[in-house]
Amino acid sequence: MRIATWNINGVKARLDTATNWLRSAQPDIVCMQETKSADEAFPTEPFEDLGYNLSLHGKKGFNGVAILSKLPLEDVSRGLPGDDTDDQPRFIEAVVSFGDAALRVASIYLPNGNPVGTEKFDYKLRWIERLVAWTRTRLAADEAFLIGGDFNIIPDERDARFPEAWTGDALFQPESRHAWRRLINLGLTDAFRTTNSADGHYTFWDYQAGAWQKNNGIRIDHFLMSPSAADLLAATAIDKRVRGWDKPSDHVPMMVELAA
DNA sequence: ATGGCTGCAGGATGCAGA
Repeated sequence: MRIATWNINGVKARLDTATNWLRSAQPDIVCMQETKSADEAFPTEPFEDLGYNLSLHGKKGFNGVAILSKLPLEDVSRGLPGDDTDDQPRFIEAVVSFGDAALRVASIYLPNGNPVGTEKFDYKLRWIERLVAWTRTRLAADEAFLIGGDFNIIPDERDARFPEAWTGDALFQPESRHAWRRLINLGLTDAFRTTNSADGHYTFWDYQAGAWQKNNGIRIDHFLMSPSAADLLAATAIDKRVRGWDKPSDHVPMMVELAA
């Protein structure tokens, strides 16, 4: 079972790129972020034509998450619990059955948080606290799950080409990195780091200032896996080809391969 | 550079992103 996470930066602007990539990589499940589309305006047909079921949680203009799956999506739930006043669509979860097991899949778009010292950074930290609470609940239920998404967190120096350039940024703040470690210390596994401990592996390159050409990238798109999901992990991959295609997103897909 | 692109809403530019 191949599961991908990809911030596509606008589903309508990315239709050709996205369908080309799906045909090429053949993931079974895709956690998608920054769809920037109301659910009723989401172009579902091109994805359904490729064999995917879709569960959507979006809004006109900003944010928006989705799960695409060749297997049926059950128990779909939208929104991260813990704040009824939060109307930003950044979280959707569903359960898929495979073999004789069930796997819960969450697609998240964690708040960016810039600039530091503003309400936006506070919102990021509060959102992470809600994700910690959700994770505790799911771990207590002792089920296999994974969280795929744009975490907007650079975990450590290996994950940026120029770490010093990010010291004042919400993505690399001590509070952001500490929150990441809290998730890890609850018992979650950073899928990529179980298979590769080297620096120089990135999932995002800014559109500006020739970041892609200079390989000025950061690793901010991740899969965190519960213990029983991590037991199934066979391989990971970052498909950086896609950043060099026409009309690319500024993020590329990250994938995990699970032994079914 | 002083955020140098890009997508979106809307129908001009301003906002958001990271």
